[in-house]
Amino acid sequence: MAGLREKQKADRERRILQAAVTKFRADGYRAVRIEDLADMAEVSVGTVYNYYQTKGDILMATVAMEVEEVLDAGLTILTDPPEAVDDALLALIFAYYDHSLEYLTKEMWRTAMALAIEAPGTPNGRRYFELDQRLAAQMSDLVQVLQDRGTVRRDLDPRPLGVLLFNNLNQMFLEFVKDDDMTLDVLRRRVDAQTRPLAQLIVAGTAVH
Amino acid sequence: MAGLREKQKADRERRILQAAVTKFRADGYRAVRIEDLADMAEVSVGTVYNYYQTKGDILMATVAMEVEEVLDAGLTILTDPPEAVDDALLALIFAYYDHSLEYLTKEMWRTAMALAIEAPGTPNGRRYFELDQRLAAQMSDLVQVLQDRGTVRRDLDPRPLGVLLFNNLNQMFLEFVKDDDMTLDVLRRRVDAQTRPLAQLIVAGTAVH
DNA sequence: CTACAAAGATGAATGACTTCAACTTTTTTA
DNA sequence: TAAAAAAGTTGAAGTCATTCATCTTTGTAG
Repeated sequence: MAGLREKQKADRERRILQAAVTKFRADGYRAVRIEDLADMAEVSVGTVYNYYQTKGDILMATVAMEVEEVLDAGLTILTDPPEAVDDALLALIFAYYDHSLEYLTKEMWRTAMALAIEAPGTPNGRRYFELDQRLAAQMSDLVQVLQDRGTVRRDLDPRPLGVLLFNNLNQMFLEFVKDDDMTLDVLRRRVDAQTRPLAQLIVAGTAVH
Repeated sequence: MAGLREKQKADRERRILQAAVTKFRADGYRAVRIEDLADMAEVSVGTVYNYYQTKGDILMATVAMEVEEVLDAGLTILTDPPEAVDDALLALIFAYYDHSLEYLTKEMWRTAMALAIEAPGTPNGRRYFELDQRLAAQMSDLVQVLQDRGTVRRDLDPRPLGVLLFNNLNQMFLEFVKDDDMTLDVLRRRVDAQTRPLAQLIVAGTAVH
């Protein structure tokens, strides 16, 4: 199985992705030509296309790496979330935000989002959508955990509530990546201001009026 | 002022836009080449670029036309909205949806949205964002009208509420254009189901629990 | 070890958007 | 009205993503 050919293939793919992460970050997605990646990865242009179907495909592979990191970070929060409901929700949201710029720049995020909207039926569009869904599901899981603890009202369905929270944090993230001047700190503060009031509405044993 | 040159310029621009609306609808934005538009408008490729900076620019001009129609339709609702709060909100939302496919196809909407996200700092991105804001403002205006009438609770700020409603209808519209198989009717039903419960929460003189 | 088959790498060719230096048409000036 | 200036048009050339026929490398059978 692990013959020479297999090893070489794995190595080439790794080199191409490595080149992409480096060059996209350094020069911007748009400015980087496939030939630049090929040069850095020491393969030909044609070979890049043997491993990735399109330029957007290479970007999406990077997005997938990033989102895996984000999901991992989220899992850590899920295992032992803060006591207070608002703190717990914000802990997860901030974990997402804090791990969102590991491999990707704002420009890369914008391009990936644009790609997913423009061609939702392609493998890439579907892949992005699927990553979104996993994040929304993790948010729902957190709500479930809090409900099991008894800190979130029993009469709420964790799934749509998680989706609502995710839609909001995602929309706010979109505003963030659309504005090159907005800092992570401003993003955090805004979402904080939005989320705490909502959290008050869903805590158990409190009258809502 | 209205010399020969001016007339010719206006006429060329009109012909190019007309060609774009026709061809984009018939063959799809992606499939249409600038040369096709140039041929139909009886100008050269270079001339197309004297009137529009990029291919996306031509699309955005079409989007602007469409949104003007949508805003007009909305204004009609604003002058005499239905009595019930939920009916009034839905009347405006449906007016938007019903006028959204006059000039644009789903593919064209997707492309325009992708463009606006990918390049938010360009004239086109800003233009799209601005159109969005005008729609959100109109939704806020409707809430204001209803509040003035006394059917919406006094203690709510119409502006963020309008933005929330717009964000939701916009998000739902995004889902609609992402799915080529979804009909306008399904979109309407979904938004109806989302909006009526929310409307109940904001009507005046009703206890919320 | 040799020859054949399979897998994969290669880069020149293709196609589409965009640019720009040269050419036309319109307007202004005398 | 004729020349000069200004404005605008033109399409060939440039750039870059993507494809594909050909060549090279690796694996396998005798």
